[in-house]
Amino acid sequence: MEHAAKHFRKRDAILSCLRGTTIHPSAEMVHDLLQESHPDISLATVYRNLSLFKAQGTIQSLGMIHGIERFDGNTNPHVHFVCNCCSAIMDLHQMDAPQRLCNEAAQHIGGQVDSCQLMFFGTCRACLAKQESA
Amino acid sequence: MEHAAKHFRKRDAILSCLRGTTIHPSAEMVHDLLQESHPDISLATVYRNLSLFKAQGTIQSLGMIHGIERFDGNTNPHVHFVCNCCSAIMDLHQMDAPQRLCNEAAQHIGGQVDSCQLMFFGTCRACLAKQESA
DNA sequence: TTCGTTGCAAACATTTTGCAGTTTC
DNA sequence: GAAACTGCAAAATGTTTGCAACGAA
Repeated sequence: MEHAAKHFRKRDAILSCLRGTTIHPSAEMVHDLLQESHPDISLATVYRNLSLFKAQGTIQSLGMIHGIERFDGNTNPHVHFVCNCCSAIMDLHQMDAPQRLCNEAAQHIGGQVDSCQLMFFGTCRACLAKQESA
Repeated sequence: MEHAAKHFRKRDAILSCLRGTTIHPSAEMVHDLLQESHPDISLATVYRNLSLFKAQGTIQSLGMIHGIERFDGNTNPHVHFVCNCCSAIMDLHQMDAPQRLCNEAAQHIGGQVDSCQLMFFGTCRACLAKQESA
């Protein structure tokens, strides 16, 4: 078995990648991030495994941001900030996730509320700096 | 000029359509909704005008929901509910839009926050009923 | 040998764009 | 007549899928 450990499945690599980053990557970003350790991984494999993890609830999708689906290996509810300029996504752990409002929403809708998402949009510090120096 | 009013531009029709509905339509839904009054309108025109309105701030985009961009003719900040089953989007006017938290978010991020979006996800009443009867 | 996983390429769905014709003023 | 708008078809983009090959047990 000693060389079984050497043959990491690509699936595991994809999950580790997601858990080890806070950039909230897209499928293509995961593919790029894995190029060094798994240069032969295919984009289809990344897509397939991301769908799988999402269906399992192992990871969460942040939805399509600027036309591209982004993922988060951290499934704890938390708030996000999206830079409209560079499409960076950052965590706002300091802010309260309004999960507790789900019941209130369910009453208004008369349906079942499973989750909620609070997202701020704007321009990140790096992009602001770039704009000023331009 | 009395017959100027008769020659609505398709652009105007698209905007009226958005303002006169609460279904938060996609480009294709707008196209469908306009079929009766403007059977010759092309999907490209709908896309082009929706982009324009969005850039002008005349309408707002709710982002891509289940892979399709949805729009709202109501630019007042308000909360939305998305049915994961039928992709319906409903307003939750009764709930407080957390617009006032933008400043707090900006402090944490160190950038500029322009807008925020609070969205609940779940199953709407109609889909729940369908599921029960199935 | 069997079943799940993968790479490749083709298929798909949504959106954008080039261009030529039309409308508006 | 100039400028803006539109329809059509093609292109571009991101994602999914069919299939044959591969790998682990």
